[in-house]
Amino acid sequence: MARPRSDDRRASLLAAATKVFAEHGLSAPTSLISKTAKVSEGSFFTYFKTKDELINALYREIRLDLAAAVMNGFPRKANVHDRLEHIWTRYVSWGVENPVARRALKHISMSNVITEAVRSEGGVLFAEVERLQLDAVEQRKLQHLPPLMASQALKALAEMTMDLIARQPDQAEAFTSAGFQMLWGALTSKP
Amino acid sequence: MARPRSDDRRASLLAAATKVFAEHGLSAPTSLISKTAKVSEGSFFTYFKTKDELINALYREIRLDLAAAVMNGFPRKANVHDRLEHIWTRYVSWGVENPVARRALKHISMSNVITEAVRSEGGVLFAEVERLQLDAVEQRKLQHLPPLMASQALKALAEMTMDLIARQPDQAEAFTSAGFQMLWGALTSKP
Amino acid sequence: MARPRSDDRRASLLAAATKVFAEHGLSAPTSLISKTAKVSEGSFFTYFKTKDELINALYREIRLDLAAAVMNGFPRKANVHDRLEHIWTRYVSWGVENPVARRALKHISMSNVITEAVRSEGGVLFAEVERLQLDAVEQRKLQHLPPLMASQALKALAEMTMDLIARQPDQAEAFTSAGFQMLWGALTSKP
Amino acid sequence: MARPRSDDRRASLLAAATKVFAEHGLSAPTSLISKTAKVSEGSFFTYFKTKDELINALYREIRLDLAAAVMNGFPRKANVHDRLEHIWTRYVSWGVENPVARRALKHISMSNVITEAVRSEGGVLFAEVERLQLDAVEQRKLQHLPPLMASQALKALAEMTMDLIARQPDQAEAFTSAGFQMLWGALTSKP
DNA sequence: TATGAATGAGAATTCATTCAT
DNA sequence: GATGAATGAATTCTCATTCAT
Repeated sequence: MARPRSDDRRASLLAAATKVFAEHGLSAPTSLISKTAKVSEGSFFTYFKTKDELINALYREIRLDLAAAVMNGFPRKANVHDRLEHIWTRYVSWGVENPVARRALKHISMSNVITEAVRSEGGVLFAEVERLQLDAVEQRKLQHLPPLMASQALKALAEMTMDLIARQPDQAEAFTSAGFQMLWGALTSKP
Repeated sequence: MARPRSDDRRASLLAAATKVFAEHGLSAPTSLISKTAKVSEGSFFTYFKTKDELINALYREIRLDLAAAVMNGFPRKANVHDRLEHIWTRYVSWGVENPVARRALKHISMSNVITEAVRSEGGVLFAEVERLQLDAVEQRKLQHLPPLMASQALKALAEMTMDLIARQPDQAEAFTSAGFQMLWGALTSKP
Repeated sequence: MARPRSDDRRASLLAAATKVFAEHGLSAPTSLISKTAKVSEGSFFTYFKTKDELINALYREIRLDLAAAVMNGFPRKANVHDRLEHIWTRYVSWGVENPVARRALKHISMSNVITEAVRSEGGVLFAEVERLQLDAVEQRKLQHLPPLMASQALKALAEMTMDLIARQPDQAEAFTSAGFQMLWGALTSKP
Repeated sequence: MARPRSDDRRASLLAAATKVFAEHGLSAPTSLISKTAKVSEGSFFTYFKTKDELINALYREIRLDLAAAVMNGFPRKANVHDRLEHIWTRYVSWGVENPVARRALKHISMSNVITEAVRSEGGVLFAEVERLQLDAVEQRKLQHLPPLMASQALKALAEMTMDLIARQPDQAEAFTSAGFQMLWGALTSKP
């Protein structure tokens, strides 16, 4: 009797891949992933036609998880500062709580295996920040900066902050608030 | 008396590796590197005992090149703003002019093959910024921030700026100056 | 549920290795072995993790086969002469009938790849002769000789006999009986 | 800086090859031989056109050395027993004093690289024993045994004796004389 | 002639993917 | 569907031999 494809097994493979890619990079063998997931080597390929397909699925999944973590409870009506702070805090927290997923995502992002379709689809998160940038500039709350620059700066400074916290976990709060202060300064200071 | 080992060939292998790693990541085959360098597969191993040794050598080389580009002509006596701006400009320029080396360096930095000895030895560049941070804080030119944070922010914002320039090369100057403005704002704004 | 690992294939690889090593020595490529066994190059390594592991397994196997051939039907209660003759005859017969295995075994014995554990484990065969030597000396049936010497002489003369038979197969019987006569003379003659 | 004369270099290569083959077998790289001989890799091939040629030369050399050691001072007029004993003693002594050469010779003898011409040419040594066997049988000093058998038995028992001495060097004399006693017993005992 | 770099055909493994059970 | 053996192309590295210096 054909057992239904189990969502568990698929999830288990994705979780294993996250761990394995984080540790060994994308060149880690699929057999290590299936072993980590306690699934046979063959089963891997009933859930993902190829290794690349798994990588794309994983990329999607991690980005969705991150977006959910950040946008959940987003105070759409609050002022620029608070909306930005919400995103900042959630983003950094997610990274601190999910270091393995973060590392896996980095590896995937650097590779050539993500199809353009998949890469663009996940922009939800930073799109919100870009919208925010536009609004804010109109309201003279933020400096006038080239488009994309605010969202990219947020990302860059957040990632930097996560890296520092990874090195000194006991300073997490200090880094997080200093980081946001820097971001705010970066976005508001006059030339 | 025998044919001397040629610096050209070695350099040619390093250049080829830069290109190949930038495009395919570190898992690219050594045979592709030797082919790109127009050298036999065997010759690769007369210049580098193992693939890992090549990667370490390449890492060193790129970091040295970057450090030279940035620190050359460093105005040691200038004020904080100008010293920082010097570093910023040189750093971003180097990245814009050497996109391939930059990408290769990223791949190498993310991998596990760099020996700790080699990794630590290259800190020269950002060590300068850290010193600068300390001095400046004392002089109340910069905000008081956790150590490392200034140098890491410089790096993060510079990399972000290079990425944006890579996407829109005609905006290079705008991005560069806006980027520095952001950095300065990040480092000086009051809480 | 998957295709079971086949004893046939394993045996086929061992048989192929015997032939190949006998002819080319241990430096023969594993690809030649898998080809001879009509198995893919990859399959070799599902049965033996490394070439060395195969060599150890083969060594074990041949020694077990030899010991079985020699000790099967051993007349434990017979007198010294008859027990010795039984071993002699069986040993030489085995060698004559298995020239390829004998040659492979020689190559393996001369190499450095046999782990000490494996090497010592196979002493069953000559241990019997050593026991026999001790008993017989006590009974004044054999001369007093340094320990090991009887078993080693048996081995040396038997191998010599096999070599001669290999050169002149039609003289097998003459060589075999002359050989045993020599062995008996060697062990019993007075100084 | 006096360059060594080329006979020296050739000899040095042969000596190095002896050591290297004894330890690693014939598959040892030529580069290891030239390094051991303190000679360049290229020079190897000015003295020996190929690796096989070196092996053949080495085989010849060791056999000549052995024959000289054994036949030097051979008491051509003495009786069978004494002539045999002379050969026995010299042969065993040579093996004990030249364990490395002996081991190299074993490796070479087992391989397929010795050309038939070279292999046959070295029979000098055992030819003498074969002649001795014939004479002695006529004189009813030795048993009638198939031709070759006496010389091969000498060789087999001598090699066995050398192996035992290698394991317990302090028993060298005991082994040597017990070994000869065995040989004499083997050749003279009645059926 | 001596040197050791250059070469390229292997060598032992590995690994994504397929397929028999 | 699940399993893990089977496959063979690809990978890193070695080595006998050649050749430029």
